[in-house]
Amino acid sequence: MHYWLLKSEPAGYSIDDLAKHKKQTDKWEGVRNFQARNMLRDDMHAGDHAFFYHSSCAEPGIVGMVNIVKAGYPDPTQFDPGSKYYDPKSTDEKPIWYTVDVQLIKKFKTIISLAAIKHDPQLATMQLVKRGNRLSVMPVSSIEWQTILDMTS
DNA sequence: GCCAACGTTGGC
DNA sequence: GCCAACGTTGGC
Repeated sequence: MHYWLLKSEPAGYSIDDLAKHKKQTDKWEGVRNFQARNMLRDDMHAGDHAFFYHSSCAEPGIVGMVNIVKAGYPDPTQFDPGSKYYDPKSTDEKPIWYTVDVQLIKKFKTIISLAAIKHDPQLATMQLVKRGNRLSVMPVSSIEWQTILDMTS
């Protein structure tokens, strides 16, 4: 089992949007960065868990956790000319972008803020707090995962 | 392959 | 709105 962190801007798609979705399950669509794509396509497996992170908002931080219920498959939005994620270079034979299906496990009662994560020396190893990081998908170690879970109680 | 220009991300 | 740190694009 591997652990991940998935970023989303809550103004566009928040944990509450996922919670309202049927079976609290939805595609994690729209990732258009090759490094993040490679992780979605190659490294994320059904049964892996991920933190749901809110970025570009008043209080950035981890707001809950999800289960990866379906491993990487071609992101349908790349084929949809009406989608803002449409990519004319992509074909059925050679899709460029991938998505996974996630199901909400839990929304945390309180946010684990980015400030709190930065404040904890045990979490200094997280890619999230490393200089220059901008990926919307990143791995989380099992120690980091447990440390953050301990902060939710 | 190099590199400048430009676009994006995301915290502050 | 600012700005650092990338990633992408395209001319050469």
